[in-house]
Amino acid sequence: MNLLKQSKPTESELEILQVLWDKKAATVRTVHELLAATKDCGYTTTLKLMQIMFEKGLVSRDDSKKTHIYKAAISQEKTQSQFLNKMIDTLFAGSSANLVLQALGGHTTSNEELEKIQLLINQLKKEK
Amino acid sequence: MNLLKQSKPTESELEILQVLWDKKAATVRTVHELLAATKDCGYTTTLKLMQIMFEKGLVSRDDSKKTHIYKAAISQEKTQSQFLNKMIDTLFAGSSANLVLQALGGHTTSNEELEKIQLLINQLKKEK
DNA sequence: GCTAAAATACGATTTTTATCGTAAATAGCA
DNA sequence: TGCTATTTACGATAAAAATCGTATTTTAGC
Repeated sequence: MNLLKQSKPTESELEILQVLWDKKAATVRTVHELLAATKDCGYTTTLKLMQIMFEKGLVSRDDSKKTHIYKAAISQEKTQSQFLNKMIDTLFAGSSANLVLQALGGHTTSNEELEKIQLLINQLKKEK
Repeated sequence: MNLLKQSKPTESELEILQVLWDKKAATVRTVHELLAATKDCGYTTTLKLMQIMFEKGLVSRDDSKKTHIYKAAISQEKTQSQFLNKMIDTLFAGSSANLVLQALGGHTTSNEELEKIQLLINQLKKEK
C-alpha cells in the first residue's frame, strides 16, 4: 500500500465518497440506499466496493460492532483539487482561467456566489 | 453505435484528443511520438486506441492514402463542458462557484486572466 | 441457548480499458 | 519487378473496475 500518494478514486468510488462526505459517517446500507435511488445495482456490489476502498485506504471504518460504520479517509478538498488539476492539465491546456470561464459561462451562478468569486479575485490581485 | 449521445472519452482517449485538437489533424505516428514523450507504450497501442476511437465516432479519418490522417470528431468545448458538468455534480455538490473558488485558489493565475474573469462576472451580474 | 434477520467475507464472473505481437497490405525506390 | 520500410488490421491477452451469488458471521429477541 502506498502511504504517500493517495490513489485516484474511480467514478463509482466518488459516488460513495460523496455520500460519506455529506453524512460524515454511514453504514453500507445507508450508502447503498442512497445510490440505489439513481443507480441500479445490488447491495453486495456497494458492499464490495466499500471493502475495496477500505483496502485502498480511501475510507476508514469502525468494525467494533456488527454493522460497520464507514467514514471518508480522504478529504473532499484534496480530492477536488486532485481532479481539478488533472482536468486543467489534460483538458484546458494548463490554464485554470480557461476552466473558470467555461464553468461560469455554462452554469447559472447566483449573485451571491459571483461576489464571493470577485472577492477572491481581488485578494489574489493584491497579493502580487 | 449511439448517434445521439457521444460516449465519454477515457483518460487515454483524452490524451489523444488533446493532440488532435492542438494539431487539427495528425497521423498515428505523430500522435504516438508526442504521447511517447510522457508515457511509455508501443506504437500499436496508440494505433489500436485510435482505431477504437474511430469506431466510437470520437475521431474521423481520411484513409484515401496508405497513411491515415486523423481528426477529432468531437469539439474541445463540448468535451470540456461535459467533464466540467459531471465534475460539478459529483464533486462540488452542484455548485460551479465552489469549483471556481477551488480552481483559482489552487492554481496560480495571471493578472490578465483574472481580469478576463472579472469581466465575465460583471457581464453575468448585469444580465440578471 | 436458539433462531432468524441482517451484515460481512469471499470468490467468481463480466465488462471495460489498455497493451502488444504478428500478419497482411501498401508504396517508394533500387 | 521485387525488396524493404512503414503502416494498418486483427486477435489475443492483461489489467482494472464493477457486479453479484453464496457462505459465513453476528446479534437481538425470544
